[in-house]
Amino acid sequence: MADLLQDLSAVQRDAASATEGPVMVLAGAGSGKTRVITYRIANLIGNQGVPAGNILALTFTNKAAGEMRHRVDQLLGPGSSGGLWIGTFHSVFARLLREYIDRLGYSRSFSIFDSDDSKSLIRQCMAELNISQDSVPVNTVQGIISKAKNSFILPADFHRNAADYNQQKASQIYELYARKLKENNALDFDDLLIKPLELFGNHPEVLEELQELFRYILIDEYQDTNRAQYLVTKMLASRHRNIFVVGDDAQSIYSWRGADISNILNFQDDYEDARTFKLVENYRSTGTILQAANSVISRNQRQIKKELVAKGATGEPLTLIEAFNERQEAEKVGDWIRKLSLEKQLDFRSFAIFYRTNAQSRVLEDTMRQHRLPYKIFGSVSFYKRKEIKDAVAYLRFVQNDRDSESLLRIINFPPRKIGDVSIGKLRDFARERGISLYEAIRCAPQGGYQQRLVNALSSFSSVIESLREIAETGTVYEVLNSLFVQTGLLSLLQAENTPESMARHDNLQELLSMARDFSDHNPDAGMLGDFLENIALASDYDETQESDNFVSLMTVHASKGLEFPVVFITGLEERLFPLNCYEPEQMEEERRLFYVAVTRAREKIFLSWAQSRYLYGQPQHCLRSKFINEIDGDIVHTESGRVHGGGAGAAVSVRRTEPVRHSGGGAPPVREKEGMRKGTRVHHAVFGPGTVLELQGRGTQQKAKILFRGSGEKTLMVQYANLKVLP
DNA sequence: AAGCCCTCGTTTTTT
DNA sequence: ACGAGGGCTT
Repeated sequence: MADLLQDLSAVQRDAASATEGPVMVLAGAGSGKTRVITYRIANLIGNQGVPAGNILALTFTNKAAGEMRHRVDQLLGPGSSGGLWIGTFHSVFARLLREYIDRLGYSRSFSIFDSDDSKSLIRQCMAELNISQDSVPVNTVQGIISKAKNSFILPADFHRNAADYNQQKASQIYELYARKLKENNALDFDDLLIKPLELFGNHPEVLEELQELFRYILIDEYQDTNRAQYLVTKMLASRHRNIFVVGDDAQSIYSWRGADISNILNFQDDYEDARTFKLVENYRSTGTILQAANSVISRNQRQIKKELVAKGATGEPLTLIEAFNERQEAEKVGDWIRKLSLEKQLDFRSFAIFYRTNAQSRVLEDTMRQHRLPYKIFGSVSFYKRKEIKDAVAYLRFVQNDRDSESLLRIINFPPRKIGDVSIGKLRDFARERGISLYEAIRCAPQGGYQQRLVNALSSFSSVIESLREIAETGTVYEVLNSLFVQTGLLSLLQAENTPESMARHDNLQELLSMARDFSDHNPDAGMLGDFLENIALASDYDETQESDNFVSLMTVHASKGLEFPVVFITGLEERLFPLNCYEPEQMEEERRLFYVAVTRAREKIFLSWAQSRYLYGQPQHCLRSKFINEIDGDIVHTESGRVHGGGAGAAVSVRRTEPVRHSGGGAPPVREKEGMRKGTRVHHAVFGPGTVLELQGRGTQQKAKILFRGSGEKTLMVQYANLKVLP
């Protein structure tokens, strides 16, 4: 046990053994981050005798949590990780809330609403408030509310600070939405983070209890924490102050979801006695790949400077693929994969194809199929988001929590019971008049004065629910689900339909059933329905790895974070696609971090590809090559035929460099400034609307404009990308 | 109550 | 191009 830390490099060992006090580890890509975390946990338990139950380790994905638990078990022996509090933020706090949430006026059987459920509830709120979806799209409202929650702004605070008309509307919706969630005895994803904060604020005794429990706190991917996560961990750590955060500011790619990069950038200010360790030795990629990565990321302003140091060989140069259109791009990618798999005896699992937007996956997928290359697309429609699965799960959710009206509305007429919108409307009115829940209204239907046909339909529905509830009290999840399928005839209905689609649905439901059986086998106690549902609610498509299968992986760059592949294709490297439309300098830096993430996934070899023309929303668009290609030193980028890309006359005509890599050398940067724009000019922006230029900085492609917009306040935009119209 | 067509809006999405 | 949602028809 004492030599546990001998497997680590000196810096890794120092970081892993710094157990007391606040510690930040800046872990560059491929520098052994997970190793440091797991060895630190093993060290705490194995060498220092800390009970596993006093350690809290928070991650962003179930997969990461599972891997860490597994590796701790490998280090200390099977079962050692048993008492550890290790999991995603959401699952750990869901578990804690089950314990304490009655103090906030919810019951422990609360439902967890996914984003579809929450969207539909928001729609309902907007309808009730007579706010048309034409004036504000639901997605926008959902985004505003989620952002507010992530920043721990409660409805009352939001209302107080609502400046303009849209904000006023959003504040009304937010308020009603929060109330309705509570009526449903439901929490959305964001609530799982902010309800603990409310709990700690109103019930300090709970906070104290948990502060005492969690003597050691570890947080993975700290650069991706949002304000709520920052606050909740800070509160928990404030007693013992053993907070250990690991992250890489250069890989922060979720700011659009509320992740706040300043949490990691300011850690030193929060904890002045914090020790910092930088892990920059990279064990994953070739020297050439790291040279590319370093060169790209060095162009960002807002970052903690660090350069990855190669521990491996120099490796091959990057290869630039240039195509006429996206079809040809995909074909060239397919050709390369075929060629390399034959010549170098590489498995298909060695290859990954990355893209910026999901829309790009279609053509790639078609081509893979035509070339008969085995492939898997990650992050398509998640298993749990499929209609038939959501329907079946809605039954379970409703059996668990009969205030969950989202689930009720899903299943009341599924399978069809001839209960339509009109009948549901009547029931709603009935429920509202008497101040009872919708389900109570259904159970009182015989006294409601409805048509006999409706009364019969409703009572047959409620008898299914009641019988399932009875089974759930003493039986297993499997038994409940099985009885559901028998009573509703779901499986046989789908089988009878006998179309490819219906059979696929049938198989999916079978799969759910075997998952339930699996769960019941591992959790023999009755009354585990809540846990099963929680697993489902917080599971995602990215959790399963299936490393045994041999296929090419296709995924968005976001989905690739944390993974690695010998050969990586980064496709669609075009201006306005990757980088995607950027209006503010901050956004450009995030796009660059995203590109950095893509580059650092590769172990041996990178292909960069772009197409001169691409369909967007059904229209062909002319494309310009991404600036990111030029941000890599020209001498390590070769053309497909092997020539040095960016060399002078020798290079193929079509691959001539169009912009100098460094702004100091070469010709003048192409002018992208807007004609006739100066201080005071009135401009129009597609998103922010009309505004006035307050200030201009920089020149050419680097020019930035500070603009005061009527609706959205002050913004600093890059003129090149902002697509501003100068108003007369 | 169910089926059909039109319109709208389409970045990324660990949970 | 394409799917989801909403309103209209049967």
